[in-house]
Parts: sequence; structure tokens; C-alpha cells
Amino acid sequence: MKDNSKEEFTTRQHRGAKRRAKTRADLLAAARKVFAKKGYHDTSILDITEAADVGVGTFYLHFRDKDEAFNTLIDEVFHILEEQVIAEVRSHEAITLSVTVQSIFRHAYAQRDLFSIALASGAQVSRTIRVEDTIARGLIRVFEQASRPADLQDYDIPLLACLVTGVIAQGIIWWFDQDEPGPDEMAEKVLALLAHGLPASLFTLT
Amino acid sequence: MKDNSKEEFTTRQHRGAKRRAKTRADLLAAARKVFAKKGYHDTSILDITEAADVGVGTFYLHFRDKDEAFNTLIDEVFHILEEQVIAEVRSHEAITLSVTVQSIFRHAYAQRDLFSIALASGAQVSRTIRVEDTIARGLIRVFEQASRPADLQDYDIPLLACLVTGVIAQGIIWWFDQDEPGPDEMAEKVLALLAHGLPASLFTLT
Amino acid sequence: MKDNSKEEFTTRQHRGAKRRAKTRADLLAAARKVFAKKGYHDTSILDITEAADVGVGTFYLHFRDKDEAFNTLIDEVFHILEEQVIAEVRSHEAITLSVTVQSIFRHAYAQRDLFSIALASGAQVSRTIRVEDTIARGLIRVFEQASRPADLQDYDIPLLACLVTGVIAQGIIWWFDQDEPGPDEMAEKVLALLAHGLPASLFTLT
Amino acid sequence: MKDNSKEEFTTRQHRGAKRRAKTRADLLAAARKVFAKKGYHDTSILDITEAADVGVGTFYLHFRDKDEAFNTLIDEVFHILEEQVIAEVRSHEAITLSVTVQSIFRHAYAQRDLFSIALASGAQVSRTIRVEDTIARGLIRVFEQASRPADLQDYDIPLLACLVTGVIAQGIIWWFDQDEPGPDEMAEKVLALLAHGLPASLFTLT
DNA sequence: TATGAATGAGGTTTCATTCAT
DNA sequence: GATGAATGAAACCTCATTCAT
Repeated sequence: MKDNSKEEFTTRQHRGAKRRAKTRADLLAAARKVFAKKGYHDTSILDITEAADVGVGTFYLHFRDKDEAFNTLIDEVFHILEEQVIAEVRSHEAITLSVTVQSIFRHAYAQRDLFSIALASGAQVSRTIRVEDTIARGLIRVFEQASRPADLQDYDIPLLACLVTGVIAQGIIWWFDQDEPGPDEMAEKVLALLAHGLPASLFTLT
Repeated sequence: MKDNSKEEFTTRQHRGAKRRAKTRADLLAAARKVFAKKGYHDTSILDITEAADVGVGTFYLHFRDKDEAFNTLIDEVFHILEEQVIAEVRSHEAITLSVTVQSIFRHAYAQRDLFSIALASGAQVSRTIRVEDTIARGLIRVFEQASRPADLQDYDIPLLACLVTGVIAQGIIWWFDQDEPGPDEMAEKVLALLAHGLPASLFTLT
Repeated sequence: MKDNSKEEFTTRQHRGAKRRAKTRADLLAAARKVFAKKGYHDTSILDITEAADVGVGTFYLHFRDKDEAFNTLIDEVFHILEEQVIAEVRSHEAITLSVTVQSIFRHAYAQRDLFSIALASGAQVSRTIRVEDTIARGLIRVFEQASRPADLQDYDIPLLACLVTGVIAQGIIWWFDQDEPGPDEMAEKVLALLAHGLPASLFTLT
Repeated sequence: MKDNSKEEFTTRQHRGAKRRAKTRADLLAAARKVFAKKGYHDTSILDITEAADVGVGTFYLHFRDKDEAFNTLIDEVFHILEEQVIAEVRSHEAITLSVTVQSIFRHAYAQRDLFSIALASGAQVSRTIRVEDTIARGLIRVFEQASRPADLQDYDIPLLACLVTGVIAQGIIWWFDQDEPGPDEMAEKVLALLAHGLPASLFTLT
């Protein structure tokens, strides 16, 4: 009997927690959809709760404000991005920029909606984690673990990471408008640019 | 007498026009200052009119809404950018990417406040003209007028322009945070990256 | 066996009742603490249930709303006040105002927190029993049982009770701010004022 | 022409100011009415603006929040009370408690609605000026300027003022419930109590 | 009986926009 | 053309209350 009541108790606790988690997930999914459609600033709490089919107040049971929901969303995805890219890169013998960039583009493609929101929100939202920083951080790691560090002696690594991030971010924005090419072609083009640069004839007078 | 009054009239007209133009300029200058300080979304019309020391209603005599004022501001600056870059490039014998990028960075540096607003606002503002587009357009022109067009045969020119724009935009954002290096070093680093790419050892397995 | 189960049943019932009473007491104690700290209006049900360490819903198993909890609290204390003052007064040979006022001040001093809430809440709470009424009622009883009723012939007794209550209430509020003097000095000062009034020179022209 | 335009200008300014003042007065009058009817806490901004027949936003053009409006109201009335009582007292040859108390009761009677709100709000509202303090301050002044100061040597003047205030406040609350007697009778009864105290037989055992 | 997640009415507050002067 | 008081839609957020577990 004692055991029984205990079991009931934990079950009860568990049910509550499960329901709570479900609602939270619904809210995040709804937020993602609405943010993608209307952008951060034109999205109201009501928009989100209606999309999630919950009461307004429920939102505040899970997030302090719009900012927190947004950050949670972004953090979650970029945490996954980071982990996934790291995993994918590890599965190869050595860390190469090629694999990293490919991995980023693939992941970004799969999560286009969130990436475009995150990039579009730019410096607008008081966010703890910026997309660009996540990407740049990953790139820095690649640079630091380069097989021949001497090759990078003359480069300012953080700046380099930032510039390369610019190319990647722009690629993702490009997708948001154009809906082509696929992630692998995109990665390929970016990598081609990064590997060989542009034709010398563009830089010098005839 | 008729002439006299006519003259007076035109003078008065002229005065009115000058006064109007002055108010408008005040508003734009104020908008620029406030946007730079508080960002697009946190700036209210009242913020602008107070900074310009005019009545709220006056704003609406010159602009339909905040968006229009913002776009006017951006357009103006980018129009100047475009003209200036074109002029500077023309003063050289041939259009080269080096000169173009240098010119862009110099101009951007001189107008850092507006550039950072424009870049930070990202896709937030329902704007017809995006900074990135202005830059990309300029780059496309450079690519099209390349001295040896055959060199670019294998490139997707618009995408290329977009990616290069990403590098430039990121460079400007870098400034907004770091306040170093100067425009010419920045252009140099970007050009180095664009000209030679990164060391091959980053791309391949050992 | 029947008896046994019955016994068990009643025991269980009893346990339940005791548990229930405990919860209720916890809630009242918590309410008292929170009301004293934050005031009636700034106290939410959640504040109370958290302080009592019970679920929100539990509150509603014991009280209809905040008002009822508040009234219960107040009623309880004033019921005790009434009983105690009556008992103390009875222990003397005759009812005198001195003993009554002293008794009230002593009791109020012992329960300062609740008295200050009750007085501060003023007419804010839709309450059936006002502190002032409880005191006034006690005073009326004293007046009615006066040893020489003729002495009070010219007085409007309810109004008199009300005015004297005003003095007492103000004395308690004074404590809340000043934290001095003790209950007996306070009673003494009030009684001195009530017994002899103020110097005649204050009322007339020289 | 210059004069003309100047005149026009000041007139225009003046009109605006007049309109503004009118609206503000409307809001205060409405607030007074609603506060008196529903009490401080049950009054919403909307209640006030609807009663004043202005838009919601207009309220915030004149007051920061409900508190400020309330305080303005109270301050205004008590400022008038103070001035009026002072004036009335001055018109007599010497300051006496009789005149002061009479004056307070008369004024309170004329402004019953506000007094009852102010007294009922008790310590609820974060107010800079409490009614009781205003009255007590006035009484202290009377005591200090007593014709024969020696008579008050044995009294704690601030406490005394506070206690007397209690009597007056209670008198006003009495009116709010009972609607009788008039101000002068009320003052008379209070003064009688204050002058002679209660019959000695109430205090001692037979 | 106790719980606490969910609800949504209702309050506060802001601000783009209008319009009489 | 310039002004700024007034407007009210629309956002935010809280909290008393319910109800399934």
C-alpha cells in the first residue's frame, strides 16, 4: 500500500511534468513558425500562444518574455548545430574546413527557417548567443587544429573566422530568397572561393 | 509694383522652401543619431522629433512613417556610396576589385554609424533597398567589366557578388564591435583572402 | 473485526481531519506573515501558498478567496481580543475604562503585526468586522455598565465609543511607525487625555 | 505684422495650454468621483478616463500612473485645507484649538468624498502626504503657539497631536457612515471630550 | 485531500497618427 | 508649414480561479 501510494505519487508527478514539457514544446514549435513567418518584432505573444493553441498566460509559465523564448529557440538549434558539426567532423580522420563548411551548410539547410530568423534578427535582439558567434567559434576551432599551423601564421584568426562566417551567413540568406542550389553545391562554391580565391585579373590593371 | 510683389512672392516661396528643407534635414540628422543610438525598433517618432527639436506632427509633413524616414536615410547614404565608389574607380585606368573594395571600406568607415544600423536592421525593415544589395550591385558591375571575362566563366556571378558582400558586411560589423583595424588594413585583409584563398592544408587530409 | 475496521476508519478520519487542520493553520500563519510584510493588496494567493509551502489549489480547499482568508485571520484575532479583554476585565471587581483600555493596548501590542494590517487596510477590504467596530463594541459595553449611568446621560454613547476608538487606533498606528513607548505607558497617556482632557488655556482666548 | 504674428503665436500657445489644463481638470474631477465610489484599488485608469470622457492615453499625458493622480488629488485638497484653516484661524485674535477643530471639521464636511477616500486608503497607497499628518501638523502648530505653554509641559506634543487626529479622523469616518450630525455639532462634541474628558466614575472602582 | 499547469479576463502602458489651432 | 494635445488600437503581463490527476 505504501509502495502503491508512492507509485501513484511518482506517476502523478510524472504526468504533470510530461504535460508541462508538451506545452513548452508546443510553444517553442509555434514560436518558431510564427517568428519565421512574421519576423521577431512583428510577432506578439498572442500570435505565439494562438499558434500553439494555449492561453496567453501559459506563455509566461514557460518563458519570462518574448526574448527568452527566442533565445531558447536559437540556443537549442545552435547547440544542436555545434554538436552535430563536431560529431560529423570527428567521424573523419582529420578536421578539415571542407567537412566543417559542408556540415554547417547541411545543417543550416535543414533548419532554414530558424537560421533565417536568427540571421535576420541581426543585432536587434538582446541575445546571449549570436548565430555568427557560434559559427565563428567552430571555425576558430578548425583553424587552431590545422594540420600545419605554420600556414596560418600570417592570419588574424578571429577576424578570418568572422569573414568566413560572413560568407556562410550570406549563403544562407541567399537561400532564403532564391531557394537554390542545394547545400552541397553551396558548400562547394563557398569552398572553391575560399580555397583559390578569385582570378588575379580582377585585382590588377591590365 | 506687380514685379515687385512677384519678386517678394518668389522670395517668400524660396524662404519657405529653404525653411522646409532645413526642417527635413534636421529630422534626418536627428533620425540618424537616434537610430544609431537606440536601433531601429527602439526608436520612436517622438525620439526623432525631440532630437530634431520640432513638433511631433512636423515629422508627418516630411515622411509617411518611420520606415520612410529610415529608407530615405539609407538610400541617401548608399546613393552617395555608389556615386563615390564609381567616381573613385573611374579615376583609375581600369576597374579592379582592389580599388572597389578599398573604396567601399573607406566609405563605410566614414559612415560607420549608418552602416551598422543598416546592417543590424537586417531584414527587419520592410525596405526596398538593402545595404547588401547596393554593395552586391557594385560588385556585379565590377565582375561584368572584368578585363578578361573568360576568367569568370565558371562562376555564378550574382552568387559570387553576394558571398563577397558577406565578407565585406562582416568586416563592417567587426568594426562596430572591435574598433580596429583601419579601413585600408581591413580592405587589404579581405582582398588577400579573396585573391589567394586560404592555405590548402586546411581543406585536405594530411 | 468490524469494530477494528471501524476504529481504523475513525482513526483515519481523525488523521485526515488533523492533517486538514494543520494545512489550514499553515495557510493562516503564512497569510499573516505575508500580509504583514506586503500589505493586503500586494499579497497574492501564490504568495500565501508559497509561504505555507502548499499547492495553489490547496488554498481554495480552505478559503473561498483572499478576502475570506483575511477576514478569518482578523476575526480570529479580534475574537481572542474580545474574550481576553472581557476575561481580564471580569477579574477585576468592576468594569472600568482604565482596565479596558490597558487590556486593549496590551493585546494590540502583542499582536502588532495583525493590528497594523487591519488598521492599514482601512475600509479597503469588504470586511464584515472592522477592528474599530470590535473595539467600539467593547467600549460601548463599558459605558453601558458604568457604575453611575447618570454621568453619561449627556453623551451620545456610540459616537463617544467611536471617538475613543479613534484615539486607540491612532495609538496603535503610532507604534507601527515609532516603536515606542510600551503598551502601559501608551494606555496611561490615552487615559490621561480621556480622563482630564486638555488644558483649558488651549480652548479660549486669553 | 510682426506684432500680429507674435500675438497669434501667444494666443495659439495659450489655447493649447488652456485645453490641456481643462483636460487635466476633467481627469482630476473624474478621478475624485470614481475613487470616492469604488475606492482606490478598485478604480482602474479606464474607469477614470471614461468618467472624464477622454481617451485612455490622455491619462498618461497628465499623470505617470494612478498613484500620481491620487496624490495630486489628495495634495491639492489638503493644501487647500491647510491654507484655509490657517486663514480662518488667523482671522481670530488668538489661535485656539476650538477654532482649529471647528475649521477642520467644516472643511472636511465640505470635501467629504475626498476625505473618506484619503482616510480609507490608509497606508495602502505610497503617498507622500498622509491626511493624518496634515492634520497632526496643524495641531502641533496650535499646541506650540499655546497662550500658556507651561500648561503643556507634561505632554508629549507629537503624540498628543496624533491622538487628537485620531478623534478627528474617526469623526469624519463616522459621517461617511451615518450622515449626521453636522460639522459644528461634531466639532462641539469632540471639543467637549477634549476639554473635559470623560466622567471620573468610568475610570475608578466604586 | 492536495496539487500545480493551464486559463483568460482585465489591468497597465506605449506610440503612431490625426487634427484643430 | 509647424505644433502638440488627444486618441485608441494593440501590446504586455498578472493573478484569481479551475480542474485533471
